[in-house]
Amino acid sequence: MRVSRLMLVTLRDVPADAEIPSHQLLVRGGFIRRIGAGIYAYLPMMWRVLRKINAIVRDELNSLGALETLLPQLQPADLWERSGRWQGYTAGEGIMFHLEDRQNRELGLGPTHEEVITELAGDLLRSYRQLPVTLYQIQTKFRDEIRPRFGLMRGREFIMKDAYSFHANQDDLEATYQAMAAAYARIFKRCGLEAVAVDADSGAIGGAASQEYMVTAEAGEDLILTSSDGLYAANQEKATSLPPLAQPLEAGSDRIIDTPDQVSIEQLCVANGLDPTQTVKVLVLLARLDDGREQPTLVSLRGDQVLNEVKLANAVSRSLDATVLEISPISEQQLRQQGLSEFPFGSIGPDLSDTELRGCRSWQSHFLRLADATALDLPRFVCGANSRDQHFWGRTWDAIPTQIRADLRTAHAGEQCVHDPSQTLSACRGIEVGHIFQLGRKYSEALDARFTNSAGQQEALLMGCYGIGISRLAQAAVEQHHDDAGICWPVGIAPFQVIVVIAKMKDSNQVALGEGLYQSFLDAGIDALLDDRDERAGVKFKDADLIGIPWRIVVGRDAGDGEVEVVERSACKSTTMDHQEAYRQVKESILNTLRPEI
RNA sequence: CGGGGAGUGGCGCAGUUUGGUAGCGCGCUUGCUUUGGGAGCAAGAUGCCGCAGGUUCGAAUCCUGUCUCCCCGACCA
Repeated sequence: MRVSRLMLVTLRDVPADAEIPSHQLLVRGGFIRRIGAGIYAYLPMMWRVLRKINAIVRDELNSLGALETLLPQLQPADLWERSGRWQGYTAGEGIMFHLEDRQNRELGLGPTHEEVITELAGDLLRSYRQLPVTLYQIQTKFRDEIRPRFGLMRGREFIMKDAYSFHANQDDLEATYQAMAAAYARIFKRCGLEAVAVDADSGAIGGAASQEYMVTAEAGEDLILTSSDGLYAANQEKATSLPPLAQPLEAGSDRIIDTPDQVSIEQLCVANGLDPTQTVKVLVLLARLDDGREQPTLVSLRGDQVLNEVKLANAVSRSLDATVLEISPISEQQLRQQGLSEFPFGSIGPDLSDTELRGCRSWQSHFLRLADATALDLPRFVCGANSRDQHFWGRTWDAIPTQIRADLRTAHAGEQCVHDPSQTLSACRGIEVGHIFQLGRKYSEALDARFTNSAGQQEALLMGCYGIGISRLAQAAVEQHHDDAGICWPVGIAPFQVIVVIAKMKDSNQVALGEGLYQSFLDAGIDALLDDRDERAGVKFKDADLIGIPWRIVVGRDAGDGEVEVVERSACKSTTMDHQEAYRQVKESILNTLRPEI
């Protein structure tokens, strides 16, 4: 491709709405343009990058025997009602774009495809003899994100590869899951990405085992905790660690103490010479569930610990056998709306009585009581006395209503690892580009997708699902590979692998040599770009740096002697050599990088 | 959803306080000079100042409404 014909429009100024480097560079380099909030056009060079990524993904998945397919984006609501996700995805999170057609039928724009694929599988897969099967598609997904941002990183319309596997037994599911994990590792490597697999929460998709693939980068939206020995890595949403040891509460008479204006753990500890680990704090929250219930919830944590909302939502969902749509602190205004009197906020203990809820309008009339192990393991502690400005010193769990024990605390960097206490956790940020799940029978049971097993019995299909954010991956690659001058595309996904820059178009020697080199690369099957614009050399160099083509060959002053300059973009390393040698070296390097693992 | 900010040529911005009919840099067009790291000079083109109402002799500017976009938050009593 000739740059003069490429519709290359580069920007010198940083676009005002772009915050992070990858977003700025993709816009400046003429890769993407914003059409609306979270909606982007992929310009021709970007589309080349995306197609390269797609090709790698297809290659690896096809080699596993997965079958490519294409499913509808417009999906009937009743399919989602049967899986129980319509409420959660529309009214709850509101993440699904939905609409009514002219017959007043409700439809959703697919944010994911479990429902459709499970329906199909139930129809088509009737016998264990057909299993296992893995289907995948690469397609645009729609999600009405609460807050789209960072360009392609969190868009409302984005390209995703999603795969679904179907199995007759758990061993088979695990085998495919492992094979998929291995394929993912190869995909990210071939895309030139530094990615780490971490234990993850399975979130709204549901299911058991799940791992996320994170591209490490400063701008990442997720916090990852890893052990120094490399044996443990998890998203902070899911991570576990050993909590610091608690200080024993010195023996002494149990009593009520006055604690005026001591409404936070910090104030309480400062005023009474306590360590936070000697206290229990109680959060009063309201959980809204997908079956319409509004469940008042008391959560007890050791005073020094921080609530992990994801763990909490999962624990509440498990305890009540319904999906949590939202959990938030109860406000005084909400209490008034329920016709309840004020709670003793700041002095609440785990034994706050259910009578406090008597006569409420729409809430459940009893508390769901959950406690983190750090709190339950304290033999004696200080907590609120359920009476304003008073705390209980030397409380024990004996006289307190039964608590549901759960891991509810947030793990932090610096804490000891569960698998090996001599290791500590450290933190880094990451961009989630892939996620694999063992779904189990969640969707197949809901949608009645059954097969006949070898014993002649009807059984729900076991499922796995596996996603890669293609467009997000492309931007993550830029986030991981750029410098002050622009993008440094990894060779595997670069829109072009080499750019031949003719420094001065009026010099016929340069033009002839440049054209020859360009043609040679094309003949070798390499994606080459020829900068044939009648621009000053400086402009061409700046543009080449910005758009990040991995190899650049400058045909300039020494063209008369057959000498050219070879520049490796990522290393900013420049060498002058004979043009034939330059061609040979660059070609070899590109072809070797594209087939690394052999 | 709550809070903040912004909509002026393709991009980045000034002008709005104090109303008088629109400007700068980059980009674009033409010409000359330049020619290895975003050139110089000269001459041009490009605006329903987000949209709709209102006030006024007169509105980018004041008032009302509305739409859109960006940022922060969604929270530990």
